[in-house]
Amino acid sequence: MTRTRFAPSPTGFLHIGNLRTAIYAYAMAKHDHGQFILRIEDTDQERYKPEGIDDIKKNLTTFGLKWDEYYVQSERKKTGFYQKIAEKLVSQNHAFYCQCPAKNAKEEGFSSTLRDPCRDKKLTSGAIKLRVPDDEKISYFDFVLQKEVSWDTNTVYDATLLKTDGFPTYHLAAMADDLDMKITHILRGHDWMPSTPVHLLVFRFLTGNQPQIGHLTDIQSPNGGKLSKRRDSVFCEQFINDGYLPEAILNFVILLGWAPKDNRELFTLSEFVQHFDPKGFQKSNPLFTQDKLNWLNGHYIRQKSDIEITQLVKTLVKTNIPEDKITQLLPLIKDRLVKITDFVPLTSLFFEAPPVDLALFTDPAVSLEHLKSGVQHLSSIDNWTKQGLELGWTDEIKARGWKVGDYFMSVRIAICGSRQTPPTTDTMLVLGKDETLKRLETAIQSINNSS
RNA sequence: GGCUCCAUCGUCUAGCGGUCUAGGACACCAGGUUCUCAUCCUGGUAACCGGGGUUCGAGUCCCCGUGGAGUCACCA
Repeated sequence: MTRTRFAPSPTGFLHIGNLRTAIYAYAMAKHDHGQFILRIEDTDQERYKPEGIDDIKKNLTTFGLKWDEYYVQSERKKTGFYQKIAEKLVSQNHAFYCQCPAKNAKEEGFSSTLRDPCRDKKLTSGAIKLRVPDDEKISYFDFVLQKEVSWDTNTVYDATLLKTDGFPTYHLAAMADDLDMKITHILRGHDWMPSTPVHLLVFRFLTGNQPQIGHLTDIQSPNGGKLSKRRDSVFCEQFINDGYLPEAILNFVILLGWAPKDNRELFTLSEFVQHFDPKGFQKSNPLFTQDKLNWLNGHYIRQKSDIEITQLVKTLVKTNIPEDKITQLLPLIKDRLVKITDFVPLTSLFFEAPPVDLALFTDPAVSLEHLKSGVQHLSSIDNWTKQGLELGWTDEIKARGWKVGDYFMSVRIAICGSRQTPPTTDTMLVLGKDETLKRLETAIQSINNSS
């Protein structure tokens, strides 16, 4: 039975890279009808952020990633679980106490020594560190890379397993938990690759059993290098608030580092679960460019009903527009929505008459004639419906020798204040007769005043 | 600098020795539909990092360069 876990640290908000790891781990487990476990790795007291856990749970939920089991490492620590394991390793001579002051990598530079000076001092208290054996080759098969990766233990340092504050480090906590929780596949970020030999040794000394391990690629900034929380948009919630649909974000992120044999691109979560194959993992780092996200978002928006989109607009946009009005407007702008939040700029013309911009008219004199004729045609109409509006209109236009496109462009600019709008007759229908005529008259006035 | 990973169109990728004059998607460009824009449809531009091998034959295997990435904490 496949059991995977998503094991984030609550040190900030869930970002797109975390989400992707979670999705892959989820799909891997569910593809085999196994379990997906959420484990909070809060063993770093200094970087702990209390709001982090809620953020993780909330986001996993909005993306439909349900966990079957839930653990918190700080809770497990209280039972002495990690402490006992660390002490047992010392008693077996696989680990040792150390009382050196904690190092700081940044200050140490590149020249930190691999073998700890305390390893043969036979101390009986302090931090506990792993006793790495000399002259061994240690290796594992990476199920993402689909190849064996190996190290010479002489290049591996005596990593700390238990800190002086009694908390385990990741090296101990995650491996002990993975074993204890019977995790079958460890899927984690590529940045863990260098400490894998440490973990391999921990597994060996603990039980000799070892889950399969796979290291995911890193999502990189469009400009190259690490995704920056300052420069790039990276947080899941931020995308949701910007008007991206969870299904679009999900689909986009799935494709960032994974592809099926047939190169299919559109996936819902359950479809992804069904088609998941670890051989589809990419080996090189993808760049986080959002073009395809935008396309996917538009695609998924267009698949939704107007009622569904109305609800999304309501929850995402602070607006007092009544629901039925939103629903009424949607058919006019649905094809133009890239993000749900685009609803606001696309519909503003329906609520407030845009200022007349004379510069938009290519030939104001001709447009003036168009508009006058428009007023004449429209004011006589009692049946303010699409059929009523359009009845005989184009014939009138053509009869006066005008191009239909030019004519409607004049009208469009007059009532919408833009050259890019929904179809003009549809717009007039929503606006109503009075408002439409009012805007036309205003535009006529403006042109007259300017000449 | 040591260790480790990676390398196909601008981007995401298919390809796992011959079917590759390298396929798809996004983006871009052009055309069509349309009263504009958008949607939609059709077409187009565009890539195997370099050099050596192995082989009858290499994008596909090996080696060396080069380039990119990660990491070197009592952080995860």
